[in-house]
Amino acid sequence: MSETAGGVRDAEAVSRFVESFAAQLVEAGVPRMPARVFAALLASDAGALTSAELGEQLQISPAAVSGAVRYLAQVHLVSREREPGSRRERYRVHSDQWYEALTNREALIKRWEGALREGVASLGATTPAGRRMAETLAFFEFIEGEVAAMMERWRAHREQVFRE
Amino acid sequence: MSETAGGVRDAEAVSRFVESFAAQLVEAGVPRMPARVFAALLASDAGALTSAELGEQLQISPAAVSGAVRYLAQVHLVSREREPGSRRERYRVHSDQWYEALTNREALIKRWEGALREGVASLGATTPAGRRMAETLAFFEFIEGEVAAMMERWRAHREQVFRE
DNA sequence: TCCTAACTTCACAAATTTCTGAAAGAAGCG
DNA sequence: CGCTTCTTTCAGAAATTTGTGAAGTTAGGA
Repeated sequence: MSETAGGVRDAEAVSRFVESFAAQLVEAGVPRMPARVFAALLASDAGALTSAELGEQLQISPAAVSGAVRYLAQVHLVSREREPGSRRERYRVHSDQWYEALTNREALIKRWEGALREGVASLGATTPAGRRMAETLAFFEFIEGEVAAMMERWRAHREQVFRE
Repeated sequence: MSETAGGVRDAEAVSRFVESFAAQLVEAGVPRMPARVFAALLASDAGALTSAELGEQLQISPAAVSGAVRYLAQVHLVSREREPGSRRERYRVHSDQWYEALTNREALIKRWEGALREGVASLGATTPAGRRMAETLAFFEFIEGEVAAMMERWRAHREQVFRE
């Protein structure tokens, strides 16, 4: 009955992984549909699926696929490619997009920093609250620099382990 | 009219900061009330407020304060202390709780890793999808170690800058 | 140029989440 | 030991979010 060996993908095993990984992402704050779509792409052999394939596998409408993909593209977790000679589109995960996405959280942090800077300015850098905000700001600034360096180290580490 | 100097806190300036910082947190996925409560604590001189103070400043019910604080305590962004000789509770931000909170995301990542490991096992480590998941897993394992080291460096850096 | 396949947008129904008032539950203090 | 003050829990109203079907848009192929 089970058919995991021999190159035949076990659809049920795939689905189990997709739903369980998606559930974890949901718990981390990712909306349900984007999470499921992302997990499905991650578990696909080609690392890419068409809209129709996603709709069928996840039992969701084309509209839902569209919305999910828009979300994922915005946070840089998938890219879209046009299949040449067809108006079919395929959505792809690059294995290096995870870290790009992480890095892209920088934009968010930058806005936090902006709000904190204004707070420090308007409450006064010498007040207790101002000092607390200044320290928080310093923390984010520090993190920002460290993350870039960390990604550099990851690339090196990966090179070594995966020999790509 | 404006009274920012001279030690008198400008309630309006505080409120402006609180709402604008909270808005950024909301955009990052934090529920509204926890975001506002956290921002209010951050902007308070003592770094701590009672339930009543929070309710008044933010114009929300005791129930809302309670819910928000439960959320924040769960993700380790605030701690609660009993005011001795009173049944009043105070909620506090430690400036070092930010990074503790960040570090606590590890628990989340651990669960991601679990799901990925199962995925690799059930799809087979030699399939293309399995290999992609294995690499993703490796990335998270790498990050996990790095973050710990990064926090160590932050503590050192902070020591140097803030001389505490 | 028109037809058609594919994706996107839109309006709405359904489900979920959020916040409130009210009641219940702790815990100091007399 | 009961009163009083503060916090939490609960049920429900209101608002928001989510996903769908259907119409609209775009672009390849004849």
